[in-house]
Amino acid sequence: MQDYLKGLNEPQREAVTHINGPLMIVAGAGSGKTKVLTTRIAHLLASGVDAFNILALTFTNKAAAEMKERIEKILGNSEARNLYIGTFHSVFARILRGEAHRIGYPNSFTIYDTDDSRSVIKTVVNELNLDDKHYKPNVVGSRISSAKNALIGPAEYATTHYIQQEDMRANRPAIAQIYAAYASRCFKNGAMDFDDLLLKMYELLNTFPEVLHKYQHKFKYIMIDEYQDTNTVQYQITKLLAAVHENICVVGDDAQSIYSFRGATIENILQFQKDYDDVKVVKLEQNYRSSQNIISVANEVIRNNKGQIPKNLWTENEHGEKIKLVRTMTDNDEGRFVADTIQEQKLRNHYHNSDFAILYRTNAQSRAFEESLRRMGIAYRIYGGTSFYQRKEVKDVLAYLRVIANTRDEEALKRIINYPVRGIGKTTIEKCVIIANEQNMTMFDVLQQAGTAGFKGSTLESLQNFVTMIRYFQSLLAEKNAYDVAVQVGKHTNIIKELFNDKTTEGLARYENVQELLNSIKEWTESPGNEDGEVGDKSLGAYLQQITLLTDADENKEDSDVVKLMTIHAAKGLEFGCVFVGGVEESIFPSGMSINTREELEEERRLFYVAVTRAKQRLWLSYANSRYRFGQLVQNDPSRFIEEMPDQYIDRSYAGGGARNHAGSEWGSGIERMQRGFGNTAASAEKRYGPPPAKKPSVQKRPEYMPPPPQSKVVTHQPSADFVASDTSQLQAGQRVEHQKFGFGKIASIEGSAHNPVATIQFEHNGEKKIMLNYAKLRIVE
DNA sequence: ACCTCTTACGTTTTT
DNA sequence: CGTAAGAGGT
Repeated sequence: MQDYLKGLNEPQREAVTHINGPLMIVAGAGSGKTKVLTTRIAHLLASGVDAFNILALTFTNKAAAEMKERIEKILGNSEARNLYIGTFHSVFARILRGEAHRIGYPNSFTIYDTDDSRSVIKTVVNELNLDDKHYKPNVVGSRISSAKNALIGPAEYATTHYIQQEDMRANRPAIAQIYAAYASRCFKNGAMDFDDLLLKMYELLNTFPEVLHKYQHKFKYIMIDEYQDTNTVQYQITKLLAAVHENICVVGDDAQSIYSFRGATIENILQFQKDYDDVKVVKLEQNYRSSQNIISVANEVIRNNKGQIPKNLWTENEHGEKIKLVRTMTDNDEGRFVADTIQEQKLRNHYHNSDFAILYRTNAQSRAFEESLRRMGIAYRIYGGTSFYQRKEVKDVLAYLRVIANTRDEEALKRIINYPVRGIGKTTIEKCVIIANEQNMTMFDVLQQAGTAGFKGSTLESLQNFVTMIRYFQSLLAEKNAYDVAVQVGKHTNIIKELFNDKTTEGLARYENVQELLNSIKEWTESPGNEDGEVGDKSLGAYLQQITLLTDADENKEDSDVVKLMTIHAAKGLEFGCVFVGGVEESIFPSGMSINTREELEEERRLFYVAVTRAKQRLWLSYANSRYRFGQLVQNDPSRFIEEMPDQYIDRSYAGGGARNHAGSEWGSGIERMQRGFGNTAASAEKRYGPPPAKKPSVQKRPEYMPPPPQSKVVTHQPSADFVASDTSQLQAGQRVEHQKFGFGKIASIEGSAHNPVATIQFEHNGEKKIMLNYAKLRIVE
């Protein structure tokens, strides 16, 4: 038997060794799904399948990168490089780069991110003389997006009865019109939004039999990860691709389907067996990740959902600790509790920062955690905030590159035509847009013929100079790589000099961000393969396309030891030793937006299931009595999901049991006393640590905080095995105590008020420290 | 044309 | 509460 088959359990081996014909792997949380996927690919290769004939689709670049890495490890050679592994979006973008001309797009088409897309919608709404207060870009955009994901084009949208009824009911009858205008504008701009990458791929396969044939025979073996999260377009595409060989292997867990808002339909996995004859089904039910208590709770909660694929997740792991339920007074207390507990766990159980994750339902919840961690001096990183590439100054430079690669990109063109200021004012730009629309030309075409278009004098000169400049940049493309062109842009346009001369803090940060962008382009240019493992394509177009599909969660910068903060969505597929789930409250989790139908609620429950099953050893669920929302203090009940967890697995000692408010308030006030004592307010924290990263972005690509090195080196102390915090209310000078971190010491004096006593302690190895007795955990030795 | 102040609005979740 | 877009002033 081949080496790689060792260490697989029976169902895993069954899945790995099934080569031909449709296969569905129902993989429970933590059941070794990635292991099976990667081993299966290795097995395919060992069985003589050519790497070039294998396609593996994932939802995140991170998952793709991990798979590739693990396959390389198993194979021990560079054959993995020839595999087509990537996200739906990046793989299709790559294919479309070669085929786009067939459907009227330039091969260096632009990819619009959500911001670009919203901006186009806004333009279109205004051009149609509709009220943009009523037709809000976000609302319209998500309608259009759902339509695209369901393979409904503008024409069908306008004629489909129930859709029109919905729009009429919402008093937005013109969405169909906007959709049509938006689609044709994107086309005119030579741009595809995220949904188009799927939609156009489908159109391509559906319209051109020779293209379909080509990829059907190229991808003889197809694997799809997270199949429960596929939407209609993705489903149809993979069905088309797999139609000839039917060597399609889908992996998923219906209990972890959490992307219906993006058009994912759980039906795809539930119905898979009906799509093909002779579907082999393998269930992976043994969990290798979590403790028994965690698995039991997860199973019990998810049981409240109807209509699942029956399965029984089990584990041989130990029972582990009970799940700790935590109630605090406010959201800030919640943050403090978490930061404090992390500190404590690090000391008590020898965890590292990287063993902890703080998960939440909405991004906005990160703030309270962030502040507390910062105060405690705990290094952390937030995943999924505003990405580096969305910063204005970065987008400006990228806009130049976009225009150079694709002059049809009107969004980018409007962004840079008068940046830096070159005397092309608002009126001129509007005139250009109008002419372009009337003559059905691109805006850049208008600029090229500015003279015939009726522009005169200095305006004409400015326009002509602009065109000449862009042309110059384009001419560089022939011999220079993306980095050299970008540098030329920075120099020639004076952008770099301008930012450099801005000596304000923000100006400095902007300058550094642009430098950072240039560095990243350079890095990309010099790296051997891009994210698809594709060798060679180092063109500007390729760079721009992959940049747009990059999320900040993708950079695998695992080197630094930090606590990770992210939404539960972002945490899917990951695992952590210790997990805190914050805001387990009604109207947050489940979200107030998702409690109107059974389907919505069940998805929230699946999300809860995902959150719980991220934890390997320890899990805390916290909820606050009241928290700030829209600047107002609101009160939420504990989440209904808490009631669904059987008592036997739960430790409620932090939730206050009967006297809940009492316990909560004591916690809160104790912490507050501590802060007053240290003068440790947000303001003083800023003095010590600098302003929070959210406010002052520097060169960092995403929020990341490393605490300053300690002023005096602390001699680390291993707490005694029997360490128990003593009652310190009667503590007197001269007594000997043990501190968790500073070790043994002698009380020199006790000061402070009665409710806020401060002890000055002479430690044996760490010198003199002032310790807040209300807070610190001290063991009285004698 | 640019900067500052005010107001309005928003919180699901992401490629 | 915090940000983003509009208004109004210089």
